[in-house]
This record gives sequence, structure tokens and C-alpha cells, in this order.
Amino acid sequence: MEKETVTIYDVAREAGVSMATVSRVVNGNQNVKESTRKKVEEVIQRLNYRPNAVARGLASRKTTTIGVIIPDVTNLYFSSIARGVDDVASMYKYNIFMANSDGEEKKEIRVLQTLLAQQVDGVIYMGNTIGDYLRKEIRLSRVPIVLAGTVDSKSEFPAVHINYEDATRDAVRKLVETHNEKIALIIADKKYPIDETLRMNGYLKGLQEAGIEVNEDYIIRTLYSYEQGEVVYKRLKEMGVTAAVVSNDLLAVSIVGAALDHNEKIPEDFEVITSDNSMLTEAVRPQLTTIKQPLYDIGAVAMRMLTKLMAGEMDEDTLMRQFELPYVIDERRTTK
Amino acid sequence: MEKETVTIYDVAREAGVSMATVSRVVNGNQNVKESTRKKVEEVIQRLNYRPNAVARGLASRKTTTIGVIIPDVTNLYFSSIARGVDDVASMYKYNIFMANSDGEEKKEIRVLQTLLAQQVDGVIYMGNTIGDYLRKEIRLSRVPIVLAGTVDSKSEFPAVHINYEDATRDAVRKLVETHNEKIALIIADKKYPIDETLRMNGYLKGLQEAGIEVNEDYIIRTLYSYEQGEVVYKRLKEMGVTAAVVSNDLLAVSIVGAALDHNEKIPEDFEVITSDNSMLTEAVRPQLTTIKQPLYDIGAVAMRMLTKLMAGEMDEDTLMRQFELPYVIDERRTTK
DNA sequence: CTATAACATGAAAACCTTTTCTGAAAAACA
DNA sequence: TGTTTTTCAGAAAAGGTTTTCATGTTATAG
Repeated sequence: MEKETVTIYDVAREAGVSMATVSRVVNGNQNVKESTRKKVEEVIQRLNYRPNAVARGLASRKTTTIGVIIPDVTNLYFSSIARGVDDVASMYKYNIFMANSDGEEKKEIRVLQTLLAQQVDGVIYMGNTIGDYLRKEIRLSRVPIVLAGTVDSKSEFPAVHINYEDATRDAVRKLVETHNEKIALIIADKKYPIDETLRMNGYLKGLQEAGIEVNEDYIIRTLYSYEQGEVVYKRLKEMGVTAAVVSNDLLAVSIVGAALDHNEKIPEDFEVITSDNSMLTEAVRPQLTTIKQPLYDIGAVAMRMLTKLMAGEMDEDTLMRQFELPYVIDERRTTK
Repeated sequence: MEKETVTIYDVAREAGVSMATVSRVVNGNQNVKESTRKKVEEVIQRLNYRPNAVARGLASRKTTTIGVIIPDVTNLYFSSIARGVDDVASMYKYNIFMANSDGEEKKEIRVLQTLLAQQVDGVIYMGNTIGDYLRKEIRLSRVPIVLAGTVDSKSEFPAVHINYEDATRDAVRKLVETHNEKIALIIADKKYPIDETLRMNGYLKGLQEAGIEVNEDYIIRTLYSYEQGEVVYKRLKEMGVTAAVVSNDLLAVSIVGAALDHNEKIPEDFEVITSDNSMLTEAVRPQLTTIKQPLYDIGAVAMRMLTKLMAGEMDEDTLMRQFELPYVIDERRTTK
């Protein structure tokens, strides 16, 4: 009754060859005579033999498995990237361990450790800051890692993303063109380097170019959550702000929502540019003007890079550069 | 230079005990004298020993790993469930292999096979129909499986979800109360049993109760994609339909969006009830009236169930019942 | 104080592959 | 035909644990 598993040994016996030979045919090794290959393949079919990946991993020290650290699958920005990762991973026969970290370093470290214990061949990291302890942990691990949709403030690890600074500057420029003078930047309350350094710099640069003086109050840090829309909107209005660059789609949607609740005319009275281009931006009304990030591609490219690193085809030191994908600003209905 | 991995053998030697003893302390086995435990733990700390999960898996035939089959991580309905799964999985120290299937049986089978090759201890399945071949594959596998947010039309496998039939009937009732007579049902173009059987039955039942005759044209099958909003809306209007129950949030959002594009007054001229309650429904304006499914909980409960199955604490035959979680209809701004 | 039970530990097999090394047979060459 | 190279295949070790069984030691009971 108990399903007895069929092993490579069973196949060998049945086919009258050695385990080594079976292993060779399973792995597509060329050193097998056509006739014996046929024979072995027939037996594999007949017994319905499925190689045990765990044993394989132990013997070969390669698990064809990667780890993906993601703050929250439920966040469209990250899940879109993850989808890109998964598609190319499965193209290369890699299986994915996925773990949510909530972007908290403590969890990230725990998660990384369990991934390493699982002997993953590489890891894709999505998140925020790479804290010092996490950084040390990664260095120690000796498995390649690449960051997707995430920047490493110390440029130590390979990463693929867009140029957030330029993109944000462009967004500000766009808002300046339509004569906005009180322009807000809405970013995360956590200390994400993408927000705090890159988007911030882009924002400042955009204002500076236009000769607009910076008002610190227009830089708002908040939770990435739709409940915050109303709160943020009110603060904006109290200050007479007429336009905002928002770093998260869901938040942008809810800010626009709050504006509509208050009978604001969009984009006439209030303009918004958001930053992710998840499908949200096109589904809602008014459709959101957005910095169009190629999310899927970011994931795909990152994974492709990781396969090269894992195959040793690429030296981490040579191609450690930050890989920048193009972005574009897609004008829709929340800008004039 | 090459990072030499430290094994249980190193720890044993260093601590002056056998591998068996080290294994015992690592696994919290009680049969170890306090003093030796201390000693071993000290050495583990000092050498920074991390058990190799692959070797462990091979030796024990337990990988503390589960597989999650998901149509698309990018779909909020499924990713919300997945988040619930992940949280309780990590609570029980299980690692998750996640694989996207696009809801296509072919991919599902391939994915299931690679998961089984990885020797997962159990699997969570999200999807649509369980096709015959997939069904056979699962039966053969002998690892427990539970369906999350998914029904098994043959009730062969344990599953957790809400009562889609009742929920849909309630939604129809609600629309009938406000004197709608031409009520549409918008479901997936694929043959999902949740849509084709359950939601359909609920819809029919709701109409029947109200003495409204069914018009087949009002049952629309379409892609779950925001681009379809316009298309569906137009068909609805041509037929003079005044209300719809939609089985996917993103689609519902885009239908409402299309209606707004055509200067329709919502909910006065057109009412919509959607079915998932992803965060989308509250972020957009007007906020969507929805069947409130406890998505996270569906995932969490399913995973909890799976742990029991895996631990043998629960017999698949005894508790094979379909586990129903409560739902509620949350009235917001797309119904009168 | 002896007989017995309970505890603590180690040796070695088992888990299922891959991989290295070696050798035999076949093919190519001279 | 003899020699060298190439091709094909097997034996056995290695990979890092868990687990079973046996044994020595200590505590408990009589």
C-alpha cells in the first residue's frame, strides 16, 4: 500500500546497467551509447522514475533552486517583478523559494538564513535598505545575489532597476511645465534609499532647475497604504499644494480618491504622478499619469543576471555595475 | 579562500562527541545531558554551524518544505491568499516553493512534478478546475494537498473557501431589492467551476427567488483583465442592463471606470457588486460594494490544515470536508 | 548491595544521487 | 597488424544528515 519510491538503483537493476549510466542518461551526458540510452529511457518510462532532487542536490552541491526575498507578495510593485523572476527562472529550470520579509531587516535575515540552509544556488532580493547585518550575512554566504527593483546604497551588490532620480526629476519637470509651484513629494515613512536618496534628489533637482524654493513641509513620509490617502490629501490641501509625485501606486490611487471625495477637479485643481505603473494605474478612473517602470522586465533581467552569476559565466566583480532599465512618463488623466 | 562549509562532523570532533549527539541537540532531542548540550551548543555557536537542510531532507525524508501552486502572483485574489499561507507556513517552519501556473493544466502538471521532485511535504493548490490528468497526478503523489480559494468539483481533496453560491445569490438579492430587473453576471472565460457552477447557481437562484426570468445574454464570460472593462460595459449597456455581479475586482474596477467614462451615474444608473475584496475595492472611487472574502484567512486556514495533514494528526478521509469560511456583503458606493 | 530500569552516547547504516577514477572495448591511425 | 586514441560503462566514494541499535553508565527499587 505504501507507495514505495523507485530509485535510480531500481532503474539500473531493471535495465541491466549501473547507476552511473542511468545518471548519465538522466542528465543528458553524451557518453552513452544510443542503444543503452534507449534501453534505460524505456525503463525510466516504465517504472515512472523521477529523480529525487534532494539527493541530487546533496550529491552535486547544486540544487537548481533560488531564493526570492520579497517584502510582500501582495504589493503589486513587487509581485510584478516577482512574476518576471519566476518566468525566466522556470525557463532555466530553477525552482523558487519565496519568502515574505515585510521589509524588516530582522525577518530578512531570518529568511536569508533559512534560504541558505536550503542550499539555494542564488538569491533575488527585493526590499529597501540592506542593513549592515544583512549585508554581512550576504557577504558571508558566498552565493550570488542580485537586487531587483531595489538599490544598494553602497553599490556592493549587482542590482537592476530604473534611474529613480532622473525619473523623479522628470516628473517634477512635467509638473513645473503646467505652472505648479507647490509640488509635493510623497514617499515611504521607512528609510528606503530609493525614496530618501534617489527620489529625493530627483525632486530637489527638478525644483532647483525651475528655480522653485524647497519647502520641507511638502515632503511627506507616510505608510504605503490606501487608508493614508485621506490623511495625506488633507495635509496637502491645507498647505495649498497643487501637485504631487507619489512613490506608490496604491497610495496615489487613494490620494486621488480622497481628492475626488472632496469634489476636487483632477487634473485641473490637482495633479498627480505616480511611480510604479502597476496595472492599477490604468484600471482606475481617472487613469493615473505615471512613471512607467518595466516591472516585469526588471525581474526578468535580474534573474537572467543571476543565472549567469550562478553559472560562473560572469564575474561578480566585473559586472557588478548597477543595471539601469529605461523608463518613460506615461501621461494619462491626472496631469494636464 | 573558498568558504569551507562546516559540517556536523566538524562540530562533533570539536566538541568531542559523536555526530549523533550533535544531531540530537540540533533537533532538540531530550536525551542529552545538560552539560554536553551546553558544550555542543557552544561549539555550534563558535563554528557558526548551520545544518544543511538538503542533507537533512535526504536523511529524514522530510524537507519541511511545501509547494504552492498559484495561477499568477500578480493577481491580488491569489496573492492575498498566498500571504496567509506564507505567514502560517513560516510559523510552522515550513519553507515555500512557489510556482506560477497561469491556471493552465499543462503548466500545473509540470509544476506539480517539479515540486514533487523537490520532495515537498505537502502542497497548497490555487487554481481553477482540477483536470483529470492533474487529479491523477495528485493522487499518485501521496503527499497531502489542500486547495485554497479553490473548489474541487469532485470534492476529492480538502479545500477551504467561502460559499460562493450563497454569496452570489445574496449579491443578486441585494440588487433585486433596489428594483433592478436586468442583472448581469460577469465571470471568467475559462471554465472555472467556481464561476460556472457555484456563482452561476447562486445567480440563477437569486433571480428565481425574485421571479425574474433568466436571460442568457446577461451572463458574460470574459478575460479577467482591466482592458475588458470597456468591452463588457458596452455590451451591458446595449442590452439595457442596470446592475452586475462581477467575479473579479480588477475587472469590476475597470467596468466601473468605463461607465464613468460614459458619464454614467453610479450607483444611480448602474450598480456593481464585486467578489474578492482585495484592497483595490477600497482604494478606488467610487469604492466598490463587494462580497467580502476573508482572503488572508483562507490561506492561513488552508495552510494550518495542511500542517495537520502532514503531521498525520488528521486523516485525509475523516476531515476531507470542504471547509467554509464566512463572508459578508460590504455595501459601499457602487450600490444604492 | 544487587537487580533492574532509565538515561546518555556512539557506531554505522541509510537516504539517493553525482562524480571520479579506472578499465575494457571499439575505432582510428600508422 | 600493431599501436594509439576515443568511446562507453562500472565500482565506489562522496555529499551531510538522521536514525536504529547496541552498549556503557547512572539512578531506582527491592
